[in-house]
Amino acid sequence: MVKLTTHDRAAALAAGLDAFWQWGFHGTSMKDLERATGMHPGSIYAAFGSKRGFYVAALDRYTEDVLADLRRHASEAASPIEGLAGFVEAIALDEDHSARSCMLVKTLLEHGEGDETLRRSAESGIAAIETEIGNNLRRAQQRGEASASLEVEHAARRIQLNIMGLRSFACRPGANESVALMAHDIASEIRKFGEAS
Amino acid sequence: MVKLTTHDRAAALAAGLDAFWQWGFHGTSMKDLERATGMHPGSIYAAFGSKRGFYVAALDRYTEDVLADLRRHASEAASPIEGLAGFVEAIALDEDHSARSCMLVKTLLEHGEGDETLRRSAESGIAAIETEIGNNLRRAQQRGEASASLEVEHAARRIQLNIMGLRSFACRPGANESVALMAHDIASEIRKFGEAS
DNA sequence: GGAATGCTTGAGTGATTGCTCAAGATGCAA
DNA sequence: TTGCATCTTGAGCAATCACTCAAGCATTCC
Repeated sequence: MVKLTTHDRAAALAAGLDAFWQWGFHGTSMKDLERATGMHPGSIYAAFGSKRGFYVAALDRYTEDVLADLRRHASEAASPIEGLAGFVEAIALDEDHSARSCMLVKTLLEHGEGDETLRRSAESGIAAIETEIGNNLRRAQQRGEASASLEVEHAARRIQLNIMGLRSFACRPGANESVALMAHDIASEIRKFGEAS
Repeated sequence: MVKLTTHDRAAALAAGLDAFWQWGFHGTSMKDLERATGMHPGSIYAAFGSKRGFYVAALDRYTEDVLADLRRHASEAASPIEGLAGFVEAIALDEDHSARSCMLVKTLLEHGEGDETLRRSAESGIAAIETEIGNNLRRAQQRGEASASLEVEHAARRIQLNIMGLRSFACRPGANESVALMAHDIASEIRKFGEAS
């Protein structure tokens, strides 16, 4: 792997992620990536090895962004449960990306069968997010905010399923209004975890 | 559009749908479709006009299959609510397709930006299914199974979001066990609509 | 039997795909 | 300034893409 001196690797990843996010892996050509990043094919291959390598790097970056966002909400909110609820509600408010699906789900669906590398990459990202959601629920239990009898892993999975559905739902043309309602519903369900103490 | 005499159009659609379902629109080449259908390129173009035309026809067929499945569950179950709950639980039991996402969501995500034709095609399918779910809820209200104060459209949307999430969740490698649990959870939530009368 | 009709066939179209690599540009040390 | 090492460049590679169409074939009419 070659160090990017003139071209900033982080900027290239952000631009590549944006392109892949819009058009998917197969729908994005190297020409598209050249345009998006401003890099020449040789530089892209020097930095990322292959189109797939670029995709995996961009996907990893996406996962880190989501995790950072989740942690930020958790640390800024009044409580862990409120942090999770706020994270979900923020999905509908993010004007730039509210009409975009979860990039990890997009990867999983595009490569349903086939491409084991990309599927595993997506799965590990999803698992990381699920773990982080679970950590928040456990913290809520420790603070007495959530019931000690709450099955954390089950609940975390249920929340993530809701988020997956919400972000997919948000891709429907003209769904903006109802996405906000659905996000509110899901946030309410999360808050219920904090009532049954 | 040309009538298929020697090749059966329905069989071709089923084979094409299967291919697109596995590899997506961009991931499936005409060569793949030739192999899958046993047809030659000329025949495919005579029957469906273009690769995109084939995809749209296959997607429409998928929507009809889902609607038929939904109606079958509704007619065979003891009540409308039970029909919906059974429909969701059946997703986890269908061994052939349980690890496959909803084809409509897959279409929506693959063509997030761009290809307006395919997005509209997917959206109309999703809307049709949502309407059918809503019809079941209304029938439940008429029978006194569900509360008259239930906001049918909102609830239908919520159920569909759950199904979208469930089917996406099911694509995760090795998720079989937890998919059944999640399906049961969602079915329970649907049954709650039938308790608050 | 022969002409007409229309489906089937698959080699071939130009464009585009992911990717390479020799040549040129650049930065740095002596 | 010179010499060396590294990075950047983009024309061009073989392979594949979606798609076409003239020729071959089977069936159906008179």
